[in-house]
Order: sequence, then C-alpha cells, then structure tokens
Amino acid sequence: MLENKYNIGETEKKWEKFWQEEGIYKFDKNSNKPTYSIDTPPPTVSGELHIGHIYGFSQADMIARYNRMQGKNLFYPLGFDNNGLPTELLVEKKKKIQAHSIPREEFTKIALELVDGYNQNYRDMMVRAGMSCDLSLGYNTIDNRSQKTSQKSFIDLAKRGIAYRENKPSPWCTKCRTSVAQFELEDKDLDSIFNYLNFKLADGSGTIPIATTRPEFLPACVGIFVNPEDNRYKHLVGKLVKVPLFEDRVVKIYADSKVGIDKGTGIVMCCTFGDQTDVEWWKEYKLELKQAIDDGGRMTEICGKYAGLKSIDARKAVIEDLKAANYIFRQDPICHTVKVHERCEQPIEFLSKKQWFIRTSTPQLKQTWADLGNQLEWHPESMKTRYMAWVNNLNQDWSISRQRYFGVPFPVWYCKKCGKPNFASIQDLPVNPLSTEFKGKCDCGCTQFEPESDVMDTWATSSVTPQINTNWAEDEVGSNKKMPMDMRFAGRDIITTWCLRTIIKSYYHQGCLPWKSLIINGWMMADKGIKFSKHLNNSKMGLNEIMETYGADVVRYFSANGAYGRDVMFNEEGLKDGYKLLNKIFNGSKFVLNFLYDYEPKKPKEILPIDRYIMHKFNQAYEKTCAFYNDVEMGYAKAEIEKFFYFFCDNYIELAKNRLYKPEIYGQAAKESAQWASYNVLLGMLKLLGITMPHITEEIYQNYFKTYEKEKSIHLTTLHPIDIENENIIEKGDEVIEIISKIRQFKSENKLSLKTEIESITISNSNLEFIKQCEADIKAVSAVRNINYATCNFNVEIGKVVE
RNA sequence: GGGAGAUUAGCGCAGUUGGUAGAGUACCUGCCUUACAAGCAGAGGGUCACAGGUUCGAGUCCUGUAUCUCCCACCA
Repeated sequence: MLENKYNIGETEKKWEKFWQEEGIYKFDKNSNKPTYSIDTPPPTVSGELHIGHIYGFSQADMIARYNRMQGKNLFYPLGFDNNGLPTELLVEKKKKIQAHSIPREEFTKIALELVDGYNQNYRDMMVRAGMSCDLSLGYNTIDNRSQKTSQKSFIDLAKRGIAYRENKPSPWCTKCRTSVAQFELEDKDLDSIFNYLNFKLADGSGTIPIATTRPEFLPACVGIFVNPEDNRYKHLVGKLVKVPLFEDRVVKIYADSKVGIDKGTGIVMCCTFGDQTDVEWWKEYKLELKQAIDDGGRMTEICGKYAGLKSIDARKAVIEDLKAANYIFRQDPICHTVKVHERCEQPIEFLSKKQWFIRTSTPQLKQTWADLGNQLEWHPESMKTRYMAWVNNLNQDWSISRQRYFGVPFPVWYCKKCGKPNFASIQDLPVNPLSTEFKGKCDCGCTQFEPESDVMDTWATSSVTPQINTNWAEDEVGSNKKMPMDMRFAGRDIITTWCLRTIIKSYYHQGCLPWKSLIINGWMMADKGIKFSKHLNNSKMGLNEIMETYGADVVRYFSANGAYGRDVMFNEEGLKDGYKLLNKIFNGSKFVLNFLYDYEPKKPKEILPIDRYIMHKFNQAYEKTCAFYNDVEMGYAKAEIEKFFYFFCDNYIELAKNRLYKPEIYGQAAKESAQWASYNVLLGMLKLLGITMPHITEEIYQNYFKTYEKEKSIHLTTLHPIDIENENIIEKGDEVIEIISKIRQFKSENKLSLKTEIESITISNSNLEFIKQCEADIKAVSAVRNINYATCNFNVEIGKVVE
C-alpha cells in the first residue's frame, strides 16, 4: 500500500540507493541490445553546485532514459575534468603546497586524492537529481587512462605533422605564469591614463605625437605606424624616430591601414608585444623581437634602469622620467577595456614562447570542419549556425602548450644537439619526461636530451573524451567500431570550443565524427537577463534547499520546461507546477491501485466502450509523446503526457469510479473491464512520466506493478502502446466527455454542487449507438436520473434539477 | 563593431507552411464529488517590444530601433 501522503525526500533517497545498489543503470558489456552511447561532458569540479548545473544534465538524462526504455543498452558515463589550472590552484590552496616543490607524479597523486572528495560531492548531487549515469564508467582527465589517451593523441598528431612546435607570441598571464587560450580571456574595464608623448625624428626635423597607455613598453618599441591615407603624416613614412628615454635606439615609420586616423593622435607605436595588432605588425613587417616583460610580469634587462620592476611600477617610473625630460605634453585619464585572464582577472601580456600547435585553420581544414558540422545531427538545428560562423572565422591554429607544472605532460624530449623532438613509445604511456629518461638515440646520433617541461592545455585532453570512453589508447580496432558515439550534450557557450575541438580530434584520429548527434541546451537564468554565476552567488534558493523542499522530480520537471535549447528563468512558481503534478500522480495512482491490489491483470472477454476509449486515447498520447522525444523535445513530451494524466484523472477515473466501487450494482465484469484499462493506462503513463520524474514513478511501480511486470525497476521496462484491437472510437468517446462537460458547466454556472441530481437530459446526435452503450457511466458520473435521445445534430439539453 | 537568439495574458512560457491569439499559473465565481482543497468545475484577462514595409490578410515574411542573452572582433 502507498503511504497516505507522499514523502518526497525519504522516497527519493530510498530509490536512489536502490538504483545504485542494484546496478539498474549499469552498462551491460555482454548485452545483445543495441548500444546507445553518450559522451557525457566531464564537468570541472570547483565551487558550489547550483540549480543551473542540474538543468542541462537533467535534460540530457531524459534523452538517456527515453532511449533506455526503447530497449537500448546505455553507455552513459560521468567523468570529471581535473587536469587543468583550477585543480592545480585548488590543490595548492587546500594542501598548502607549491606545485613546483614536489615531483609532478606526487602532485598528481595528491590532486587525485583531493579531487576525489569533490567528485564524490558532485556524483552524490547527480545521483540525488536522478541522473541515470553508470558511475562505474567514470574517469578523471588526470588519471592514467586519460593521460595515455591524450599523450597518444599528441604523438599521433606530431608524427603526422599535424601538431608542430613554433615560436609564437601568444596571450600570457604573468600571475599564473602560463600562456592562455583566446577563449580563456574576458573583458574588464580598467582606469588608465592616456599619455601623449613627443617622439623626436632622428634627422632632427621635429617631433611627432604618439599616445599610449603603456609607456613602460618603450624599450620594446620596434616600429611606428601611421595610416597611409592620413594626409597629416603621409610624408613621415620611411623616416626614423628616436625612442624616448632610449634615444640610442631608432625605429622606422611604417604605413598600415589598421591604424585608426581618429584614434589617439593617429600615430601608433608597435611594441613586442602590447596587443594583438602588435603581433600582426611584427609578423607582417618582420620587425625585431624585443621582450620587455618576463614570465612573471617584471621588466627585462633590455629595459635598463627599469629592469626587475613590476610592469605597473615601471610604468610609474617611466612616466616620471618622461615628465622630467619633457616628453609628455598631455595626460588624459580614461577607462578602457582590457583583456584579462578569466581565472585570475590579471590583464594579459603577449609573450613569445616555443609552443605546440595543432593545425586547424587552413582553408581545406576549415572546409572539413564545415563538412563534419553538416554531417552532425544538431538539436536544435539552429545551433549549427554558430558553429559554422566560428569555423568560417577560424584564423589561428590551436595552441596546446601550457607552461604549468600540473597537467598531462608532453611525452617528448628534444635532442640537445639538433633540437629534434623524440617521442615516447606508445606502450610506455603515460610518461612524464621530467622524471623519465628518453631511451634511445636521436637521428643525429646524439644521446643527450632535454625533456619538455610544459603540459598540455586541458582542452587537449577534454577533446578526446570519445577516445577515452571507447578505449582508443588500448584498442583502436574496438574503438573504431564504437565510433561515432551516439550523443553529446553541451551548453551553447561551448559549441565553438569544446565541441569543435572534439570534432577535430576524432576526425584526425579516427576519420569520423565523435558523435552522431549533438544536443545543445540553453541556460537557466537567475532572473531576467542574469545568468547564474559562481562569482555573483545569486542563487535565490540553494540547491539543497530546493531538493529538500521540492525534490529531484520537481527540479527535473522544471528543467524540462520550454522549447529545447532555449534559456529558462528560474522561478519558484515553476517548481510549484511540478509539485502539483507530483501530488496528482501520487493521489491518482493511490486511488487506482486501491482497486488493483487484489487484481491479477488478465485481458477480459469483453471490454466496455469507455475503457476501450481510454486505452485508445492513451495510445494516441503515447504516440505524440514519443514523437516529441524522438525530436529531442523533452518539454513538449512532458507536457503531452502530463495533459493526458490530468485528463485520465478528471474524466476517466470519474467515469469508471462507480463501476470500480460497486460491482454489486454494475456487475463484476464491468469492474474487471475498468481494472484492465486502469492497469494498462496507469502503467503506460507512469513509464512515460518516469522519464521526467523517475522517483515517484518507481515508488508506484514497486508498490504494485513489479509483481506482474517482472523488471526489477520501472526504468528497465520498455515503452510500447497498449495492445488493443484497432477501432475508430476516439471521436465517439470525446463526445461522451463533452456531454459530461456540458452537465458540469450547467452545474457550475448555476452554482450547484457537482453531486446535484438532475431529473433528465436529452442527448441529440446523428449516431447514438456508442453514447447509449455508455449510458450507465454517464448517469453515474453526472448524477442524471434519465437520459432521453433524439436523432439530430449533436446537442445536450439539461432538464430540471431534483429538489 | 560583426554574428546568432529572444521580446506574446499579472507571472513564467507555447504558437508548425501567413488565415478569428493558446495551455499552465495567479486572480475572480462556485463546488468538501466515498484519491487528491496541494483538489474539482467555470469565468474574465493580450495594440503579440517599438516604428515602417510586403500582402486581400502579419505574432508569423522584410527593413530599421530599443532591451536582454551568447559568441566573435576591436580597444595605440
């Protein structure tokens, strides 16, 4: 028997425990069923979880559950991404150790131990939210399997010339002492001062005005630029200019259309490197490379007396000296946007370092990425546009070197004599070249090697999750058979980064897409226009509080709202809607089960018309719901079956109630007919509702249906329509519902109780056969004593009320 | 600055190819109906962001504007 009142927390936790202990969601290696494989994106575990995290995952889980109930064997892992900077910083902070102070292996070991606790919290919350992942399939991107996969990927690409090493200026964070990728940068508004300087022409013919916010870069000034269309300065092109404070140095004036005539003074100094434009000019005009700032943000020896100062202090000193020497003729305070490293908010510098790159940006490759994008099944389709636009604008190869200590090392040693990179053997992976000698000889005969000390960017590893999942490092043939995986889900912000990179790697290694379909979810917004954010800490309700009050089923219900891929706004009202359905499912089921506990399902010889009708009506809702799930529209699917559930309760239960209660009046056969319909329809509804609300549906299944359905969990049953003979009955049944509705309307308008008895009604219709068959049910539900019939257009006339 | 999406009832959202604006919730009116008042029945409520245009007809197509979200670029 079900409890009188549904206890959300207790019941949900009970079944979560059951699912884990019984291995309900375990992937079965030996199964004959077709596999449905999901490349779950491994989350970076840091900070508090908020309801926004649950949003995307629970939507994907609904697709997983739908496929499982289609009879598929689910490969649905939950890994964690923890080989990057956030983990390194977390370990340093929590364990109070400097990464560099201990061997990399040891640091990694400590990291894995520490991260395990965080992973467990995350896993617990995923389980608590009703995710049906197989936790035994998890991985850490810093574990041996992931490292091996990532290193093998690198060696494969490097040996084929797809990965190459080159000296390239790239964004650098002097605080984290690492190069950073373009997409790790964000904008920040900072106050600064625009300094107007007079540069002396080398021939003594005068001065030219240049405005700069970074005067400390003067020692790295390698050229002056004006716009070729600028009539004021055209004549200066080709002349030489003395660098202020460093007057033994002269630089040439160039003309380039990238100079904005209206900006500043219209004359720009190019320093290596102040910004991206400097990088481009340096490359294009083959300028000298003068590095003014070192890895840690201090001035280098080329800066003379400023060497060793932090750049910010050097700036003050330089400005003082410029003022003293009368170079500055104007200073304007400005607020401008600078690129900062998203993790530490430190303004970035451009430094030139030897880095490994992966080729991604030639026109042919771009065409390949576009072709692959077209082969991929996008949900929703409109998201493809973003991908295509990005691919089209791709103009840089992918930098994968990071000058950090913690991470997946490059398995490479450079020959001390000729510099050639020598790679580790695949069977030795994973290796750390800092602690392992290269065994062998370079082609040049040399046996002395310099190990690579850099590690790979975390994306280099998180882009091979399909290869980690399919065990490509150990079994290429087996992996190839499993590729592409069936599905990947992701937030729409990472289509162009994570998704594209994963596509690139799968193409290079296995010549195919990583997945057949990509499902993009929107964001859950905290309030109008405001995203949930770790920085803002703006969750109105904490996740634990929400789970306590409403439970996972309700959170999942809320997550299913709206059209797929769209943002939704968090509001407690939305949770209350889910709570209503939860309550309704419990009460409706409790009522029906009362009449089923002593019933063994057996198809009766004769099924009454209303009972046949509700089963056909269910099949109709079933088809619609499944069609929505096939189109990855969880919101519409949920709404469809929810609508039908309410219909079932408000109409069918009311109609069948009397027959179920009073077999002595309506007959035992009439009761059994209603039992048969109730059994099938309720079970069918629970299965479909269970995709969104797995806990409550399990509770009800276990309470009764399990005895007759064999499967040990409702989530292992398969979806199918009710087996019933084909019959054109839905329209006729709908007419009966309309008759009842008209009588209810009459009573409501006349402010009567629904129990109020009515003397007689007259039903008119062109064909009265079906309605006549339902007479007993209509009378019972509407409290009508007599029904008269007339043959003409459909109409219901309501007679006198019994006083 | 460029690209993509959004803007519809008090609220959070649906609206397929152009043809009288939809459910839920809230509010309101009633009803304790042998499961559920966290329920049931019923009613009201919208210049479809704004301004133009195409069309016999526009929430839907086109152009522009505003606001929000995401992505990219620029920032001397």
